[in-house]
Amino acid sequence: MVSDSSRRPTIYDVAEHAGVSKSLVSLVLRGSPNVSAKRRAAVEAAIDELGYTPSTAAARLAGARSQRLEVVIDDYRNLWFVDLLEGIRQVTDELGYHVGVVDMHTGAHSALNDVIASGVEGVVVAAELPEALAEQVSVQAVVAGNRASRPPGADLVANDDDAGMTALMDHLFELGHRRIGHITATGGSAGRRRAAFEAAMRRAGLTPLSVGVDAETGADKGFVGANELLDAHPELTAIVAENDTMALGAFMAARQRGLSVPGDLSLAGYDDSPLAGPKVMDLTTVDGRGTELGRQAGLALLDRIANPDRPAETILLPPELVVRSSTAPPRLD
Amino acid sequence: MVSDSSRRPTIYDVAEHAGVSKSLVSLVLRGSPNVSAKRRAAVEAAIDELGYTPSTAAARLAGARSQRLEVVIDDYRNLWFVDLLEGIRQVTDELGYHVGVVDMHTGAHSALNDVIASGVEGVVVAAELPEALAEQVSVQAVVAGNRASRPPGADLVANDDDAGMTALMDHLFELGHRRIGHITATGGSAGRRRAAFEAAMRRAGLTPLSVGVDAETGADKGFVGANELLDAHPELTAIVAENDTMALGAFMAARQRGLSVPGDLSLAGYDDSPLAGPKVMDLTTVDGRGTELGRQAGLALLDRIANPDRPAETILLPPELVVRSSTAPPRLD
DNA sequence: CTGAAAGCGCTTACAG
DNA sequence: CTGAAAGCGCTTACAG
Repeated sequence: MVSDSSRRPTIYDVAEHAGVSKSLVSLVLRGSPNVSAKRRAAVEAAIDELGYTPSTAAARLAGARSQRLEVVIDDYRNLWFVDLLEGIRQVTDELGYHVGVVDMHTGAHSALNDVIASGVEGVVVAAELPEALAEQVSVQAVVAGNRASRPPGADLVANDDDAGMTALMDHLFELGHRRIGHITATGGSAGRRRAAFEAAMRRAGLTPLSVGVDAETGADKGFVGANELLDAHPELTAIVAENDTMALGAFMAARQRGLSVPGDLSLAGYDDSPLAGPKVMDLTTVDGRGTELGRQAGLALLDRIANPDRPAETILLPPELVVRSSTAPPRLD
Repeated sequence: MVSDSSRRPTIYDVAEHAGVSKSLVSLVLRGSPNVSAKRRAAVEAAIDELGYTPSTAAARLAGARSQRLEVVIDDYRNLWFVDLLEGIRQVTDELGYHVGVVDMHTGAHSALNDVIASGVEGVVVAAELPEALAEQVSVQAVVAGNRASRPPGADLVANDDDAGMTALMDHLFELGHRRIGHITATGGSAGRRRAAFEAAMRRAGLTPLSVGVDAETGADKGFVGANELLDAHPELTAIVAENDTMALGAFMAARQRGLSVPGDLSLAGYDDSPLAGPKVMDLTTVDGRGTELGRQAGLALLDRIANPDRPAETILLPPELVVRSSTAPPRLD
């Protein structure tokens, strides 16, 4: 129960209430083993009765670790980070860390600095940071995903986008597709996937065809991209989108044009998001293994916090092709 | 530039570097007008050269306000909160507030308490809090959206779900639909919408038909719900989903069954999310006016922080029906 | 406008 | 195990 005193209780109040010293209260709070059971119980009872909660500001100022980590993302709308976050928490929760999320909205420059200044022990950067901002990150950092820039000394934990896109293209080639369009976007991952798409097309003796130069990757951008591709190249038999969300837009564009998927047009995405599942688009895609990525990123960050001078490492996770019903052999003309 | 001294600079260092007192540095930091231009410039130069950033822990302990607000959400996957957040920021950014987001993941009990203990000035609750947790919220609070429980003394800013659903049902009735199914979920908003759906059906002399009792509202749940409805009632001419995301699942279920939208089946959602836009589903839906809701919630919270003893208020925003191509008159049998 | 002083609520050694 | 002491880096009066 919260007491109704006008002043928030402190360890002094708890100590007095429990009949012990302030130091002992601090020891109990910090879970020290050198406290007798009865005294511990007395302190805990006092904490309960007074409704005491420690002042994090005072604790931090006195040198306690904040036990806070932050995941830096571009935009909440891009759900890529959700699995990542879950993976990070899987390895940090049991150590008592609180993991928050900061988005790079307008005014983010100061937002990120605020968060760092507020005393987090480390950040997982799952966003495209402007170079100048990346250089200013003054806490332990791990970059998740392929990014154009990264904080100095940060580890990198990413998917091998090149391998993922190559596997996807091999799948389409094996089905017999040759006339394949790509909807892309700006950013580190998109750039690598586009490069891999183009390389695969060239290896197959084909001319790469990509549209889209926007930073945003919403379904509406996929819709516009697909229409652009199909207007200029009605002969396409397959479209590969930068991610599943854009694939949804492409799906809707195909529908509006009266093209069935996969009968008239095969469609593939990337990420294996919930949208790609059998109960939604049933989309062929590439599983970025976000949860595992998060676990690796979390472990790397914890290790880096414990061992700040360790040289930066790069961990590349092989992604996994997920074949579903949205891709099929092209119709014979 | 960040200096490479082993110790983080403090106001003492800044004061010495600038040749002024520590108090003056504090005044400059806090933007006091009672500082001469030349001294201000000297302090600012020193701050720059030393790479000084204030210790928020020390400032908070000494009594400075944290200037931090948090939006409490259920799950990042439900993008309802994104517009809300934007609206909140529209009214709080200029006052220098940092607005973060906390999700109610596993272990959220302590997560929310951690966040509150860390000194936020107020929270916007956009989540279904367990009763016990809601009672523990010990900072200024505003509830956004219709919720089953709410913190004591909190304002409520919500859509009039009843009016929104009623307008949507009137639209379907006017088109000529009589055999209408509803896909619902648990939670405050869902409950109100379902009640309004059922009331509208009864007023029209019809028997209400609802499926779904899950707390989750993903597209896959909409898929399952639509199949359940159509398996039992193939005669349905329209389906209304709890939200746009579930409507997407229903859309995909219809497609898999060979039902065209809106030819064979009219479909409506709720929220006017990006998925409902003309370049994606082109879905008839109800605009929850999330940004405006956020603005109102932000203003209410700021007012409550300035005036903590003000009695709780309720602000109900009228939602807006958005008619798109997914609803049409039923096919004549 | 300035400077010395007190204090916010903790944690960390340190002597008992 | 305990208790008194110092100090973390600020802000807030307060006397100049």
